[in-house]
Amino acid sequence: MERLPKRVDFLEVERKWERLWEEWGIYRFDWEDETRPVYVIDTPPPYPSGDFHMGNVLNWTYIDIAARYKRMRGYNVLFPQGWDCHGLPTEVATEKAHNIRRSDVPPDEFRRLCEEWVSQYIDIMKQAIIRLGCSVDWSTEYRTMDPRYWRKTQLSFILLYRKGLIYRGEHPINWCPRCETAIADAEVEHRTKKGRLAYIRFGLREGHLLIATTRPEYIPACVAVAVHPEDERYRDLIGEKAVTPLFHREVEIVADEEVDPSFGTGAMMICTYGDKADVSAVARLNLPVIKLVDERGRVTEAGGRYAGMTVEEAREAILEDLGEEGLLERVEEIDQDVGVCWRCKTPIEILVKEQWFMRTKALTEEVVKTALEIKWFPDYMKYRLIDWAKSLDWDWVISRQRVFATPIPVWYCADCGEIIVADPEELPVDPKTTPPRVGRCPKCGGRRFIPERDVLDTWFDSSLSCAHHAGWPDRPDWRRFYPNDLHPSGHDIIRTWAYYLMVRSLALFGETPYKAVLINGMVLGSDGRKMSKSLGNYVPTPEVFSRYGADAARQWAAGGGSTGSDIPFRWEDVEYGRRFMRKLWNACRFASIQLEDFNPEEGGGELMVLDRWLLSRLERLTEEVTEALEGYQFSTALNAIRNFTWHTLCDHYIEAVKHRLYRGEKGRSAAQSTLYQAIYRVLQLLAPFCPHITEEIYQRMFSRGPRDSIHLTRWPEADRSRVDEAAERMGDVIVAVIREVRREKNRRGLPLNAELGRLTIYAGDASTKRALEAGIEDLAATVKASEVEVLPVKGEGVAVEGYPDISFTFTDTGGT
RNA sequence: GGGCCGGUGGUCUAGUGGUAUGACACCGCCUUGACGUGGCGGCGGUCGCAGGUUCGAAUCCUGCCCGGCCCA
Repeated sequence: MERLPKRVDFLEVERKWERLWEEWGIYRFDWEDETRPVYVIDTPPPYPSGDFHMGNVLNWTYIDIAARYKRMRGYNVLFPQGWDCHGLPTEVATEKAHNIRRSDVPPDEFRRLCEEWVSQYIDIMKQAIIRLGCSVDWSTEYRTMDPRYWRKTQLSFILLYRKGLIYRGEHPINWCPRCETAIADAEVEHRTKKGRLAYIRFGLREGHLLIATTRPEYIPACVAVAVHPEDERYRDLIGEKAVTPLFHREVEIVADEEVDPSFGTGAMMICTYGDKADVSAVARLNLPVIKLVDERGRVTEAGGRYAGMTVEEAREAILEDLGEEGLLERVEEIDQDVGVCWRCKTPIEILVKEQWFMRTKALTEEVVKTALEIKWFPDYMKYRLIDWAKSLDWDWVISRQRVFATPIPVWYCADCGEIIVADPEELPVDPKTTPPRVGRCPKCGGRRFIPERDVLDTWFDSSLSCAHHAGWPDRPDWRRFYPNDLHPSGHDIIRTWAYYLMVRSLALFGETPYKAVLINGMVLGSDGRKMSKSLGNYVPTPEVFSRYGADAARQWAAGGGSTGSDIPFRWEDVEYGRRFMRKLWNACRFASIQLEDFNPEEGGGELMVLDRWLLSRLERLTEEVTEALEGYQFSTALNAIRNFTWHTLCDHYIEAVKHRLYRGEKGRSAAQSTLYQAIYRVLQLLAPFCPHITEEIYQRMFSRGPRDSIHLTRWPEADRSRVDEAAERMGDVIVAVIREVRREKNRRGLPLNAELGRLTIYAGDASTKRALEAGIEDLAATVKASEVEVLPVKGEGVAVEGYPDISFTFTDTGGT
């Protein structure tokens, strides 16, 4: 037992332990151990932007608390860490940094520049994770841009292709004209924008039909006019022809249940493709397709004299021409919902393109069933996944027209067009630089091949995380670590990461990728809105670390709100975390001084009532914290520990036994023993939340030898047999009376250590009198009464809070 | 339009049947032999609104209002 110094630099302590933990290697996963149960965490591989924001702090604090808790519970914990490197933002940044377009240099040269750019940020992010005190096993570190990782991405592509779950096809897809790539439903955001609803005359055999549309530029791609079958206004026109204005093409007037008669004029044009409703109408009614918009968002030859214009230019030109011909009746302003690219916010178009798809729609039922079987914290978050899976209209488009991503391992025969998918043995492979090993087309014998230039959606990389963590496909025993035990994630990416992991795993392995999902909310700024740089409510993580340190920041994350809910960032919460640490430090310092001559081997002799009271409360606390952590209720657990430490232990217990400790009287060793157990227990329970400060105190007071760590101690089993209800009842009364007497001193303006003369307590009944007398020495000494009398009757004086039948009077000696 | 979440003292937050948890802010007292960038204590809430179930509701049910997120 070493005496704790009065002054402590928390930040210095934190950095010291981060260094030593890594040096000692205490968080290494033991791949060979078959005795302990494993606990595998599906750590998110963050995109290495170089900015480990407070949302990451929240996410990783949850993960690390879970990891440390499970480790103390005796699990062999795998806490891996990787980096999700591929992606469009890196391409854009690299283009900017070198002032080039990606087409200016060969693809593999451009790829090299991207890798260089990403690498510089990985280390910054890694240092932040270490600085937060995360117990990562860094020997597991991986990068999705490394061939040994994307080899696995390609392998899964091949296996799914062979199972018939990946196919190449021509379907309508979401397309970003600025990024010039296909994007999945999950990557489309919706914005409400001011739009214009144009009322346009379509010709009929006699007269005209008025049609309302927000996209008049699609008139050249109009393939039908639809009305509701029950609509009296148009019933007679069904089956007739209408003539498109400006283009003078005849299209059929069809009946369609999906038309809303109350919108516009109740007659709408079906175009290929103005929106998703058009897609389903064309499929339902078996209509032809006119490709009006190209990859760059410009009008094609099908647009006649509007060809070459952007969509917006064509809209203006067509509206103008309609006006000149007297075919534009009126234009109304309306709010409309526009799908935009999640990355650049450009309005998306729906194009028909040959793309690679994964057959995800067929798996929807399995996804729903599995989502209901696994555990979710909080439970209701499962519906984010289920509702999303059910709402998907299209299969997952997995090909992208980019460079910095995993290549699709496919060639096409130049002669017959046969698709040649790579063999697992030739992976990793970039078809753009390497020909297929088969040499000849298996169908026509041709020797010339055209490489697939498209690459895979980056979610196709990261939705393999669970399998990668388990060691698939290289470790023969990878199933021992699969499914992973915990999938921690923000609720904003349930529909992407959690969903894609699930469909991939069900398709590849026939089972769930993870057994439980732990959801964290978003971090809100001081204005109550989601924290973001663009909103100006952003607090950079390094500032929080350098002002208050990691343990205080972790307390904010763990205690800021219930699991899954959004957590507002408040400096006050972080500050409170540090104040608690100082309180804990001082209490432990006090204990370390009082325990210098204490030998835990010898025990503490006979316990007094307040000792038994505290130890009983300690068991209840252990039970409460354990139960909360089993359910990942971090704020419940942390607040229970903090309240116990501050109030039960410091304000009440330590205050009440100081006299025993100071005077070396009867009961000193009992108080020492109790204090020793309580401090040790509190440190253990707090260790997952505040790993640094608990380690520092543990090392000075309890360490059993070199390379010992509080994080390697065994989590205390709550022992119900040590709960002593009689002692709790007696202790509660004693503590309540002490507290009320001290309050009364305060009210009378007396110092807390003012000497009292005679204290008369009216206990109200005989059993309360006996309870108070059981702790009379602690009581009298703590309130500094020279004489105490306890009467078994009700009486006059100051009432004790919580005990309406107890009251007391005392005389002030006037001295201190 | 749909789904989900939330609406608790000035602010944030805990709490799924028994008159409400804690933090911060505010006010007061205290330099007490662990703690003054601290300690102790206090003020402060008809738990969004209206019905209903119940001996009893912040907590369950119904409707409504407001906010947020996601989707169409």
